[in-house]
Amino acid sequence: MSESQNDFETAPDHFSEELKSHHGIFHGLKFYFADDVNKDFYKSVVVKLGGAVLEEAPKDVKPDHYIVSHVNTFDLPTVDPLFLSNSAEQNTLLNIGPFILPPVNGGPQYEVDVGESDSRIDRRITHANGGHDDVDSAADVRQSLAHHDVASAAVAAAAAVSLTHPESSHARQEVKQIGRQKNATYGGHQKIEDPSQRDTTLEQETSLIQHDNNPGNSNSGFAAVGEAPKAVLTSSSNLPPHNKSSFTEEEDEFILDVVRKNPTRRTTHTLFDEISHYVPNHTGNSIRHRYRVYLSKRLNYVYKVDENGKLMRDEKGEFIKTDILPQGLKRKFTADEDYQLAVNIKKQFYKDIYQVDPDTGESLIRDDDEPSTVAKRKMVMDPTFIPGKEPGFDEYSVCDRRGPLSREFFKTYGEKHPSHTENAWRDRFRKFLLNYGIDEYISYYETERANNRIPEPMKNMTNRVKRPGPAPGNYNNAKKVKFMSPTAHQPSSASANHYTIPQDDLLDEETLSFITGLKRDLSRMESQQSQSPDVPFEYTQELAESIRNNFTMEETQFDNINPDEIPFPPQIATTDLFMPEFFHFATTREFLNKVHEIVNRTYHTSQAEKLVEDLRDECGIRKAFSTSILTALSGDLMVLPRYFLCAFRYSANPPMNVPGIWTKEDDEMLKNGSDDDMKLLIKKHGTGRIDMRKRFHQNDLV
DNA sequence: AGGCACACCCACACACCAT
DNA sequence: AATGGTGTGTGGGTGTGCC
Repeated sequence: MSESQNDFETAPDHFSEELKSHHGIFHGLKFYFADDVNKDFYKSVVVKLGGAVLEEAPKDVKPDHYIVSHVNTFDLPTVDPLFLSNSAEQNTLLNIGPFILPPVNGGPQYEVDVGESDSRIDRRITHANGGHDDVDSAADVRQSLAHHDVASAAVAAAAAVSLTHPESSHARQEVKQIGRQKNATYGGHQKIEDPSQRDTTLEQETSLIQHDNNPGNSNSGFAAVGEAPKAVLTSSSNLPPHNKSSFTEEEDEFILDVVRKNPTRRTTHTLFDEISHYVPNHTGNSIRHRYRVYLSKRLNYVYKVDENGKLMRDEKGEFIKTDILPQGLKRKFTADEDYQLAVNIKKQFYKDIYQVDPDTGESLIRDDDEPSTVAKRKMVMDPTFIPGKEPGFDEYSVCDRRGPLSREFFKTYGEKHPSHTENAWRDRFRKFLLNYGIDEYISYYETERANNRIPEPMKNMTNRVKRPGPAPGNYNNAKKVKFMSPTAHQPSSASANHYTIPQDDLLDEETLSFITGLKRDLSRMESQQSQSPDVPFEYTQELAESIRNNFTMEETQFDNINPDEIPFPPQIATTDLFMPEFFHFATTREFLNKVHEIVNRTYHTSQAEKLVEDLRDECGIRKAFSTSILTALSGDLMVLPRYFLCAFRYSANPPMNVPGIWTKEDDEMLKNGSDDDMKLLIKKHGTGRIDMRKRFHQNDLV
């Protein structure tokens, strides 16, 4: 690693200073221009506005060094040229975040899964009795002011890009407010504490953040490890993988940065397993241990997330630092919760059997009850019971009474007590309360309270057979994902994991900006050549037909691949390319039928975004993926099914040697290739498609 | 000889499904 | 429809052995 800490520490401040002193807006930034952009134009823009041009592609991540391209093929910080043109237009350095492109080869995405259930809806829990348990389970997450000044060096590299303004008083104000609020209403969160600083004042907290020059904004806007760090960390260590290798400062900071951006997953194993894909020479097990034992002490802050675990931004679009840790993905049951559950279930049984409200003693039977209510009642009530003769709730014993407990009960209970999900409440009842005994636990709890002791939650009631295979929570990452591999990655072991499948399209911001850019470029093309209808997405039937018809190669072979011979899900269908919905298809054919249906709909030029959304919502194709495919197809929608057929069939993304599907190499040949190269291209794609592609190149759409 | 890297453990929260 | 069966990864660790 060639960067010194100084580079990182001074970069943002120095940058904003320069801004103020009327230097060009790009002062201090260096750009390398990939072949897919109009180099001359953008170079002059950058130079005019104070930036520098890199003649050689950067080898690894450096602060303020960017590749300018439409596609991130280098796995280094890559910015869409729109960032330059838009900034130049407004003569303001725009927030670079939304313009940073994700790597085309993808990588695991790091946003917390929202989950199919509302498993993490706001879980404010009102500890009526101030639960004795887990109060300070964050005790090991202590903050050390002494370490604080180090806390940003390599993070800048990990975060890859930062054009934020750490001196932003807004950001500070925000943090200050949060601190106040949380101090007032403490619940469901853990505060990061320094044992030596337990009485940290607000002023101190604020200044802590103030001095932190770790950029608040980062590579991509999704709670991500991001792409850039790959490069940082690849080059940071050259030890053979079979040796134990020590953690470098970069690796440590990278891990911390990822944890800060995924605070709800800080105790999981999968987060560290995923990190291990980016950190050579270390396994998920070891990274997790490293974090738990050494790094958690200098976490200092995390980025604020919403109730779904998604990173929040302030009004400037920057991540919000906070020293309040959000809760994790699962919550322990407290004694109070167990007791309340027991009492409420007992009440339900009482209501059922006597049809009397245990609190008021009023009858639940009404004259105008619906027939269904009457029928339901007959199922649960004691037929021999004489109204008025029922025992008081206190004397009532559940004994061996067991249900039926309507599904409704746990549904409403879960809604009323969102500290756990409906499923979790039901499971707690089944596995713990029933085994312990409802009356028994109530009695235990009340006795403890009466004697001024603190009751404990139920435990050790599960006796399920040990499952075969390795114990859960072992992330011995023996076969590590090949680093920087240009080929499609293997489905990760985590793909079956419920929590790690990102539920939402995490690349929204980047993709959106890409598509917006695409749209803008398209409309520009339209206005320039309004007579010519052959812009992408208005790749008219006629043109597309003629291209396909005058084709020299036997093209039908690619469309005639039998989808029934491709097992579903296909090998290369990984969760970073596809949403969970994709995996709900039963067969490859079913998926392709849907794709066919969508591409045969009519989309107007302005509806590129709609198309991409439809592909996501109905086929489960991630926006970033379909956008990159459409680019590879020069917008010829009709080739989309072929893309999937070939990609799935040959386990290659993009599939090679398929007419109509442009690879990086093809584009390179088209631009700089020899005559022989052109012949190859003509053979592969045909002249019509080549003309189309050239137009794409001219318009910087590739 | 002990500190660090890495493996491994397991109760259980939360989930989904078949019947 | 209520219930039992059971998959899965979290959360909080401990065990092991290399350097």
